[in-house]
Amino acid sequence: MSAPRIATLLADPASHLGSTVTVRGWIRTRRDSKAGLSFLAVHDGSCFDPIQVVAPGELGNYESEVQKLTAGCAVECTGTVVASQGKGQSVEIQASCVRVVGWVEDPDTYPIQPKQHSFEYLRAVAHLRPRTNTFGAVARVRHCLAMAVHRYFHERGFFWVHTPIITASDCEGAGEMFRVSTLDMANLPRTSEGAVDHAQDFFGREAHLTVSGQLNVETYCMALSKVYTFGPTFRAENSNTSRHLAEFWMIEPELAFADLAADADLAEDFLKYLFRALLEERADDMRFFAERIDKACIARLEAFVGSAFERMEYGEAIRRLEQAAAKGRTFEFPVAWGIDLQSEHERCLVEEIVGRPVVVMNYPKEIKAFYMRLNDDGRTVAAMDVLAPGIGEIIGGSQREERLDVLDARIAEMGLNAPDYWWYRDLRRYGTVPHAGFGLGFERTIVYATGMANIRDVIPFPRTPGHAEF
RNA sequence: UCCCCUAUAGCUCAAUUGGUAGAGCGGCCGGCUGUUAACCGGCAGGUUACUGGUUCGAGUCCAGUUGGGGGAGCCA
Repeated sequence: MSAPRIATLLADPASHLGSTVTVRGWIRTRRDSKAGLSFLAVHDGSCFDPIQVVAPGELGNYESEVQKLTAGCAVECTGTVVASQGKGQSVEIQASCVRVVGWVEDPDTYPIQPKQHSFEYLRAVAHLRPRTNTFGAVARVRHCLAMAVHRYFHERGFFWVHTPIITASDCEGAGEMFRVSTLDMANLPRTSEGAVDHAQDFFGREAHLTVSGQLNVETYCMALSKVYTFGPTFRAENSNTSRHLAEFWMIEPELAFADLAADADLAEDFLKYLFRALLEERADDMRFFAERIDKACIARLEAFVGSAFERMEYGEAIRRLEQAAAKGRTFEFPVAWGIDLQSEHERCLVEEIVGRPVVVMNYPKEIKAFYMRLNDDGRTVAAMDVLAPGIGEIIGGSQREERLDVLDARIAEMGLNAPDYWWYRDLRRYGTVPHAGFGLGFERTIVYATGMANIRDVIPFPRTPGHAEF
């Protein structure tokens, strides 16, 4: 007797016919037949579908237990795999034993009912929401994409680098940071000038949660050539939108001996690989998203993997937007060379002007970070954003400034303190090479792929301003 | 942080110009059926988020508080 996961059973039902198996999982629904049997939909999370267990009235605990099963009860069912007499499933389990492993103590108030709940409500029961169709599917899709990320890089000779979660350098510059401290907040040590004495803190200096692993991963790029990070990232910004989290996961590859064009090629190839893997490996869950969440999601992914990304200079993007404005397209923020593209501009460009993913390249240096490589025109940097229909910016990347004198000039120009960047500058002093990389928000990728409307519903336990329960 | 919307049964939602708080699902009881988020009948389930105000009378109008959502900015 074997105890296969339901996914294993349903992947090849024919080969299990006639064999005795045990399935373990949770009851989704129970339907009784007074003819003397009950139908149990048992789900173990291994795939989208539950399996139907037919519990005959002859079972010793039929009246005492089987007929009292409600949604959420944990059971262990042993029986024979048989072809189903009913419609809706090819096989089912004719049970010889249904053992109740865990009861639902109060079925009347069990939060997850076999019906449609609002996502807002399910966020309030985040510990139980993975038992629903939607959140089970999201969890499997998330896993599938995470594994595809590692597989993609591994197969191409990239090494996964575990950049630190806690950083004592304040030079990442990507956003507001969470402080990490063991000081007694009710009794802070002070310097003679009255300032908080961080020398007495755990690290002997101020420390924060990372906002990006990029600067750290560049050091390993200058030794291992092809590297990437994939881990949690933290932003203490008071962002209250369906696209922002205070804790999210980010993927940041870094490629040595590479320019911006190679970076854009990598971004395109990588995203297509992820979505191809998803379409192949989680067809069951994607079918559900297409049915219940976002009708267009499968077609969108198929179009995404099937069409070449448009590549467009920033200056060209501005010209195209200005043309649209001249034809009557109105923008809340006026378009002119030098502006950073607003959400409305990105949407117009991708959805109305081009109609497929666009890589916008070479932005004005004033609106981009200090580490991006200065172009020969002296006024743009080798930065790129990948914009996708329906979501906007999904990837931000750049070729990094590898020339020490130019980097120092940029650091000074932006009012930053060069000594703070001493180890980052060392990379330019010792065997510097052109290199490039990008950052991909993992949750935004899942949002894009599934059509889920809110980023808080594609991470198990979302952290947003004012919310860190669970 | 700013703007807008919103809060009614365990859940999803109704409730006319301010006039007796309802339904579906879920639960419980019964019926029926190899059923498919089954179906039929019955029962239980409410301080209408909170605080105050207007009114003969407030779920409904007003103010504040709290929670939730959407949009903007910031960004991934």
